[in-house]
Amino acid sequence: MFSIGELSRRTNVKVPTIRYYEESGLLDAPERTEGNQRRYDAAGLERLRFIKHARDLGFSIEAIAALIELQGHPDRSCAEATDIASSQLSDVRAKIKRLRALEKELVRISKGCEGDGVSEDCYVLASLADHDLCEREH
Amino acid sequence: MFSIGELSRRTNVKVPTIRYYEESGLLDAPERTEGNQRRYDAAGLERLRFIKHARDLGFSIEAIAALIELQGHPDRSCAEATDIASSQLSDVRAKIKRLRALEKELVRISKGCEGDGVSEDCYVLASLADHDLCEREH
DNA sequence: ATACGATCTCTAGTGACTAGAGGTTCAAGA
DNA sequence: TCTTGAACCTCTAGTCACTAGAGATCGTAT
Repeated sequence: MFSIGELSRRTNVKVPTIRYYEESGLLDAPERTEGNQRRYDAAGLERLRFIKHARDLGFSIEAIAALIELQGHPDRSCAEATDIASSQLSDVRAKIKRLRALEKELVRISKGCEGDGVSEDCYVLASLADHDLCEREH
Repeated sequence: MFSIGELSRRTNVKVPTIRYYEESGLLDAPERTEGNQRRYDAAGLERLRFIKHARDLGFSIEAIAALIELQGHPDRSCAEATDIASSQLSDVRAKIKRLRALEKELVRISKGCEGDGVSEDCYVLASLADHDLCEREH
């Protein structure tokens, strides 16, 4: 049995975040000492590691809740889990695509200006002011 | 002179968002009719287009405020503008890098499971539970 | 017994909006 | 001129996933 601080150290999840996960229903409310402090066991640690890993991969709290729900029913089909994972993958890919377009545009804008002139003639500012200077829609 | 709704239509920025920009100091408070409704002119339109364009490129409200500040002083060096743009570019590139790592990991996890089994044997869930199954840290 | 770091709950703040309530104004048609 | 109804007004609260801080209590080492 260990304290919330110890759990935090072992998972690299901050203490208030752990409490937040409990409040959000991702973590079961753990046992308490007589003085009302949380005491966790191995199951709590494992669960939090699961959550941390999923969060690191960008899954939302809601998606993680669904995955945990599924974990609790080992007999249910895992199609839901693969659905959640592949929808997360699409999200990530869409974000990458969009960011690549932004990167291109930012490179173009930045290259137009040496930064040695005066704001009035700045290509960065001009580009932002005039959408027509863009190569394509974003 | 046109209403906030008209401004919204011309810029594809929603009405509450326009009011939010005004509150945040990005847009000057416009004239009002006797009945207290906002009336914009060409300058307001141009300003909002600038903001919209910068937001589309992912600049924060704060960064945009700095760019607008600079626009108002045509004699000042444009180095600050190029700094803001290049820092935005680094941000975007960092995000892309991270997302690519996530993409790779998600592909790996998803490929391990056909989605036709039962939750107990699901590789997606197993991967999330056990960090050691990951190829590298994220 | 005391000190002091860790823990507790609760409230509020972050960024960039979005939603809704409840009331007022504008402009077009009768 | 009157009426209708869409558009506008302000204000508060909600979103997501935390983070920060206040003020009080607890646990443990000395």
